[in-house]
Amino acid sequence: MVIALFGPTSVGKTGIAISMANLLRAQGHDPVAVNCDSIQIYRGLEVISGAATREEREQLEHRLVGFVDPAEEMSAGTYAEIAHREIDSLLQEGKLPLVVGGTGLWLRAALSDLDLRPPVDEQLRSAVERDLRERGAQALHAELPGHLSAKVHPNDSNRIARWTALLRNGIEPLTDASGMWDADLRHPTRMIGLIDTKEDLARRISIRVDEMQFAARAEAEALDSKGLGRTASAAIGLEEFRSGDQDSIKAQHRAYAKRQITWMRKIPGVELVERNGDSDAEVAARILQPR
RNA sequence: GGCGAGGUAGCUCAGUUGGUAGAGCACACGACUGAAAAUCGUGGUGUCGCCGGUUCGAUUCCGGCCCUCGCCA
Repeated sequence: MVIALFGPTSVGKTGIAISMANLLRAQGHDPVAVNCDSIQIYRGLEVISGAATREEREQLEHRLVGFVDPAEEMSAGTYAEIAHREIDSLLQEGKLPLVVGGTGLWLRAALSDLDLRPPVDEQLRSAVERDLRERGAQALHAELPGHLSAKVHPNDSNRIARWTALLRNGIEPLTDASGMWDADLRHPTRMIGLIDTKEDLARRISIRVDEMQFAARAEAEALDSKGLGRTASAAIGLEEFRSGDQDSIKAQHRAYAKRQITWMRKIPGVELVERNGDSDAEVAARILQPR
């Protein structure tokens, strides 16, 4: 049995997971959190990404947090392998994995066997990126074979780049994402989706960004931005915490939260749980009460 | 007080040689298969500072007023 805890940024996933862990222990379980957030994996980005703090980790062991050098690149595929190993070994030890995080694709990657295409050769990929910069997404889009170009928007630069790189590597891209939304998971899983009202979530985001601003700024300044890999450098706020543009960070988090909510509503079998302004302990109790 | 610049979407601004307006961001909804805190799609934003004048018609031209910023006193 696996429990997955998903929801938009700032909704309180970590705190609720800790409260759930306390209740689960009382029931004789041995819960361990497994992170599925694509930024919290990086060392030195824990504050900016809102990863579980040392105190929080003392209350609940968290795996796959802050364990990757931010100069390294990570991918959903690599993460999936690591997460599968982690979850499988926890289950083998008789523990209860709590998969917690806000990256929808990575949650799916942790829990299912995604039919991912392989990574492409590094040099080939950077050649495609150069093409993209010099000639634009539309030019590359125009070069895709018809059955593919119809499946991706001419402005969708990332997808066009990936498909182009795959084709140049002799691999047919996967255009049908329906497998993402079926119910096939590797283990029996209780899927919890946390929701909050728009206003409360915006308030939580605002408070959280303000609270982290000084530590986050120090963290951003400590990172050698030139040494940041392309995946870690996608973290919201790296630039803005330095310049002090809190409003921009909050707006980006609100937009991100919206994308997460859109994703969450589509997850098959998800049990949506409202915060309703309750404490972490109250929400945790509601999730775990006998049904 | 004088001179100058400006007041247009929630914000920053573009524009209309006179026919009641448009970008980015924000906001709402959605897509998503090895970059996913990424990338992308769709949508509406509105007394065009106020009051008059000219005109078939003024956000646009003219006059007055109010406000903001800068320089000078």
